[in-house]
Amino acid sequence: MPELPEVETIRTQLEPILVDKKIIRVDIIHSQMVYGQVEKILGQTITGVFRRGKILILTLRNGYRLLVHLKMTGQLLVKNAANRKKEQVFVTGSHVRYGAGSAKKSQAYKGSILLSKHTHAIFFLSRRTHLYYNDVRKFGWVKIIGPKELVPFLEKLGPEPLVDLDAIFFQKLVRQSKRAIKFLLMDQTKVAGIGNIYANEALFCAKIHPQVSGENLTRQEASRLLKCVKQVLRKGIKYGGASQSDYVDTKGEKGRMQEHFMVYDRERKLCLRHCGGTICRISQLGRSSFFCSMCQKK
DNA sequence: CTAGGATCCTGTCAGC
DNA sequence: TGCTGACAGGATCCTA
Repeated sequence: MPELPEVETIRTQLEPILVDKKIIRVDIIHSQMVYGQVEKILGQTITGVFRRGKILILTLRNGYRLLVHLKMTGQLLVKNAANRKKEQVFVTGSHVRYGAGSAKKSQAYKGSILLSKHTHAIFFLSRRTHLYYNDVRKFGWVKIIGPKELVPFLEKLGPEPLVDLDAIFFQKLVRQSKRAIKFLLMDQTKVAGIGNIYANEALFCAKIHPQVSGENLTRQEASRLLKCVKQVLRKGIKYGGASQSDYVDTKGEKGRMQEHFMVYDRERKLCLRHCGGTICRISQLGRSSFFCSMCQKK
């Protein structure tokens, strides 16, 4: 599930590929996941690739933005067809095609392995660069946002943990809430970009039980937790993200962070701190929490 | 402010 | 082998 490190990995890869490329054509296969007026982005040059929390933002010359949220199983894949003259993308079944001539009749699929039944949109860019948006569970979305249009979710996002989150602010944030600390970490309006995997890893790192109420943390524990949050996020980025479920980078390659999990998905295994404890799994509001029975006491 | 439930969706897996 | 049902999970919306 793409969280901050996964989306950042994708952003880093996309930036040099997409910037200065022009959007020539867009095929929408499943329109339920694409919001906004596709015509507005046609012929536009991509000026930047940014990330805010778990959201990827492409800025365009005309001030429009393309927002992508991958949620659980979303993927963004890039194919450069420059060296493969014969390669063409054909979509089977109904789809809407914007730009580069009129829509042709239903065509046989012949193209790249990246195109699957879970491909919902394809962006055809200049220099034969193709950007695929795939999502098995269809939880994700692509939104085309006007220059002055507000995006509620984006406006409400909390600070970026690796950029503008300091110890004092985090202590206050945590200690004024009665909610379980695990959910404070995952609340995007409090801190942006942390999901289930990194929340579990950060709490293990800080030796804090996921069910502890925020107000019961000492200042020392809170600042230790912040350090751990930064540490596990940086570790995630270093290993190219965690391919726990469907996550792959823009080349279709898996990340390696899952090989370095300390608690996530380690139920009934021994604690890697060799404290003698075993990793437990509980359900918190329908989310799996993993923690060590010995070093994360309530 | 907070908790809890339903919702969206489909691959996977357990059970029969 | 094949069917059925439970389950996972980010964010939103609704109720209490």
